[in-house]
Amino acid sequence: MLLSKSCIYGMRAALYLASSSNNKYISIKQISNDLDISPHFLTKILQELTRVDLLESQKGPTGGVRLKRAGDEVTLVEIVAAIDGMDLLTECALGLPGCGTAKPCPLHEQWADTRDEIKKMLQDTTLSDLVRKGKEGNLRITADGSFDWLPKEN
Amino acid sequence: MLLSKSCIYGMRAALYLASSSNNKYISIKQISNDLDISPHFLTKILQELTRVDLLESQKGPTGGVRLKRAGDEVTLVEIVAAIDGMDLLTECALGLPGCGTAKPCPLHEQWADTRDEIKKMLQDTTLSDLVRKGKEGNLRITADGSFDWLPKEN
DNA sequence: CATATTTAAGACCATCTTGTCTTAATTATA
DNA sequence: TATAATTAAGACAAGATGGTCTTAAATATG
Ligand code: FES
Ligand code: FES
Repeated sequence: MLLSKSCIYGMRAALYLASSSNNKYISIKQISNDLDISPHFLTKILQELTRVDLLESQKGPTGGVRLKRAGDEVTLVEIVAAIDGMDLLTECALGLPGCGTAKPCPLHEQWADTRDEIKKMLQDTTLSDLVRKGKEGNLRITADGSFDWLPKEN
Repeated sequence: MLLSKSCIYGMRAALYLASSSNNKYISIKQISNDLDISPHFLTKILQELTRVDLLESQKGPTGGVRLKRAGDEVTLVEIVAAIDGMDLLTECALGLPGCGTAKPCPLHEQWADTRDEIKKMLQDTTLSDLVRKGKEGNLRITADGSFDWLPKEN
């Protein structure tokens, strides 16, 4: 798998938050309900994103989480880096230590190119890009397509 | 991680076998020694490659494993498919079921492109390609670079 | 035929990821 | 201030992956 489940959940939650026009706090419970993700598990993941300042949180009633920066300034690679780390984008495809330094492996040339494509894709895509696309095409971020990109004004 | 450890080990062993000019049986013990991989674990992996007819094996003294087809006719994607399956090359980046069919996810466009790059790379690269490159550049397929692409004529 | 060597098969354990649960700390609101 | 709602923190369980070990089956060789 390219990305861990934690990372995928984190991305989907970030998209959810970026789709909220007014940047109010939204409870993790609501997110987990709407995206059909285990609430406790999602809490742990979003705590990590809060720790690295991608989100900010508030406790208590009316509390929740929200993006700390505008959605068009957050790229996917930041979420991947926060949760899965940069290993995918730096390591040897054959698992050998120190990709690129000194002797590379025979796959290095091909993999370095491919890896750059992945990296570029993650670096060039912002949350807002995906939200825009999602709203226009009514695309899904849940298994059953239940999430409908409603502007959340509550 | 892009590929599982099993898959990486299988690839490195396949490269090892493809580097042997005369296509004699080579014992898994020797491979595991030269590539510094746990012999029992490697045995299990190579059994899988034998099961799908990428390798053939013989028991007993002078036995071992060897490529069933010529190295220039075996592409990396076959090894990946045999060990990790095709999930990486068919599934949704956000983990949603049925990528591409019906409603895609917002990442689909970008991911489908990137995924095709990975697929193309794996499909276009043969074991012989990598062996040639490895021999020319004296590249490594072990952590410490101890494997030296000697023609094995024993 | 007896023996040693090798792969085949599968039980078993360790480690990592995923997911659940409990408790504590914080905070809006009546 | 008391209460309820919420995030924070971390223990714990379940499942997947990685890795070890034992036994069986096959086979070359003396
Ligand atoms: S050294 Fe193997 S991919 Fe760079
Ligand atoms: S539907 Fe998500 S990547 Fe294709």
